[in-house]
Amino acid sequence: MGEGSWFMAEGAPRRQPTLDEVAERAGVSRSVASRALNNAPHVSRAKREAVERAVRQLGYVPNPTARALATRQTGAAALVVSGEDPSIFADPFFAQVIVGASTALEEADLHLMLCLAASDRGRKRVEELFRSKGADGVMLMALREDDPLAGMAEEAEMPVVFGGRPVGSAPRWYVDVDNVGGAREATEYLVARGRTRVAAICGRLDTGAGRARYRGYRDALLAAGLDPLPPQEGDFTEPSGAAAMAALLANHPDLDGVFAANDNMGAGALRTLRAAGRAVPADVAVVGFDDLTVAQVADPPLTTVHQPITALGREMARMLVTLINGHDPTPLILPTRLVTRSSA
Amino acid sequence: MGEGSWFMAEGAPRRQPTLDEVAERAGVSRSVASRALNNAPHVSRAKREAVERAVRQLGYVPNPTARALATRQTGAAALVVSGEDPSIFADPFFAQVIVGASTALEEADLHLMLCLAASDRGRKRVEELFRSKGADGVMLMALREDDPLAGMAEEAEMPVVFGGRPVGSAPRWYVDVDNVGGAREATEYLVARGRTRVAAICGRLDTGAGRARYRGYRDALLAAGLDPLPPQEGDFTEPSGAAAMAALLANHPDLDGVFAANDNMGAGALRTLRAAGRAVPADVAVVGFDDLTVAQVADPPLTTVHQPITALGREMARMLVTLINGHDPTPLILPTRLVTRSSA
DNA sequence: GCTTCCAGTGGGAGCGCTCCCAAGATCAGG
DNA sequence: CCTGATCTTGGGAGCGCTCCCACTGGAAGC
Repeated sequence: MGEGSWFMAEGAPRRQPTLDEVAERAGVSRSVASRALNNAPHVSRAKREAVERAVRQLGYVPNPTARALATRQTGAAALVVSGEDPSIFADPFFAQVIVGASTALEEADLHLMLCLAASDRGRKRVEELFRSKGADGVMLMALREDDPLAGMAEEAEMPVVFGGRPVGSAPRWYVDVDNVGGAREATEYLVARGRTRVAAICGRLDTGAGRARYRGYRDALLAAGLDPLPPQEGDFTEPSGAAAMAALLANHPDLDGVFAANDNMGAGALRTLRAAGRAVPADVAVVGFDDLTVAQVADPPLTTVHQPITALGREMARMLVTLINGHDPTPLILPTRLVTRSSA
Repeated sequence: MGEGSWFMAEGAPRRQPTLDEVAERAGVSRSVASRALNNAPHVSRAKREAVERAVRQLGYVPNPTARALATRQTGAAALVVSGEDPSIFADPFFAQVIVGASTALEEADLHLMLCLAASDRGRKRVEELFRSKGADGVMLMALREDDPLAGMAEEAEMPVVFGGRPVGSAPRWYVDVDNVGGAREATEYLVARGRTRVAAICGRLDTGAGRARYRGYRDALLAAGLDPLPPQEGDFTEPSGAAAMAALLANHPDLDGVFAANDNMGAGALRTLRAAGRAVPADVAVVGFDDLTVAQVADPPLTTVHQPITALGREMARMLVTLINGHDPTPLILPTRLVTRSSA
């Protein structure tokens, strides 16, 4: 039970000092104090110092909410991750994006709000965020085809940066990874190693990344004069990769190469292959995508397409900051790079 | 280049409607409109409906900043993750905590602010957050011994909930996992399987979890009349686990069991063991902690101590909400449970 | 019939800050 | 010594909302 309010304050209820009190103590007007604080011009050296002294003595900290109301800037940027259930966020991919975004926002002195738009409730809150301008800008990730978030972003009179390009919409500002190129390179590598019956475990084809990676795989095989197999769809998780591999093995027992659209599914494929007694890479070569920890830990370590995930987050945040500052940045596509380990 | 300001608005510069405009349109006073909006009592049915109609017609959305200023509540809770470099956050553990916290905060209609207090800059911002009451409450995680954040939390006149108990301080409100019990159970299991020379790859001993898990290991061995080995310290990452395992193998070539303080290190140990030609579990049995994806994917799949990570996040958030509402919740310790796979 | 009560209402004073603007101070040039 | 330009200064009007309070009128109680 609460014995009182917050929380049995020992001393006086001690309200935070306000700018007025600072001004009074420094013997200046509130305007001058404000200018001194934001080190704006038109403040004499003497008064500036007086204000600084008063701030120190009073332990004054500006109230961000009041500032936000007056400036009409919240001082926060939101990162919203779409997805029909929150577990999508468990993918370590997002953690790395966050690290990058967080660092960049820190430089611009913006806070990071994280919104998982998984439930209906979550989506509703994101809509409210957009409509009420509850943040200075928004970064949008993991949108699926016909994702309602796309429409909200469209209508919102607010800076919005996309992470990846969702299928079915062409955002004006985005940063993406060269998914097609990466997948193509991975597949070409498989072909170069003499594989001729190469299958794909692709991610959800209603995501931009899923589709682009499948296209890269397909392009590479066609260019090499080989027949692409129909895509075996997973959902980017390890179990789905294992299941897809099992299906593939059943339908195409003679395959000798697999391109998995991410490392989780690649690891799942490895597990199934191991259980099926197929040697990797001797019988079947496997390449993944992402280069997360799981690729290094897998047995055998997974050859994979490295993508600069932290940079993705950082560049999204930087682009957003540019936008917030009223400029018009150009979209960005980050390069990928094949990392060869022992699975192919 | 910015052609104008935000962003070449097609129509009129269209300011957001305010509550006053809603009130005027509905033919009521601002007070009544406000009450209707927050469905407070003392509003006649007719006026309430008039307000709702006006809201709909105008597309009114309340301004959260203004509300925050008036109510002195920000409507946001912060999750602060300490650590000397941001990569600590790449651990999928945190992603799951976030999922849990996010869901619980959503229920209370609070936003989630994420602060990685890795750099000095980051820590400074957290301090400012505390001092300026930039959030209604804070959840603190991954604190190390003598972590400056502990002091800030102490002084802050703000609800603070700890995730785990940092060594060297006894927070009043926390939710933790039964680390000692889990580690004890894991070690007992090893002993029950006939292992007599059991080593520990422990996490950083300046963290609460690292220390508690080592203690559980030690207790179990002592209780069984066996000698604990001196702790081989890692930093919760896969490579550190691999290195620790190598060191262990060099110093105690005859060991037959390993308790790793988390799955990442367990996976690293597995890798080293495999490279050294030791069969798992035949020669050396390995148990991990966490039950993350990596435990399932590892080869062989890792026997590990499951901890309810999402629940941890959720309970932290709930406890924080309770605190914000002026009540005094009791600390919580969540149970763990051994999950046996094939590594032990 | 007269208090008493209370649902319903609107006025107005904040919340703590920014920023425009008018007015005073300072200083140079003529 | 005066004019005008430049630097300083503080007053005051917001930003958009909540909430206290004083006021009304009709229902209830005696």
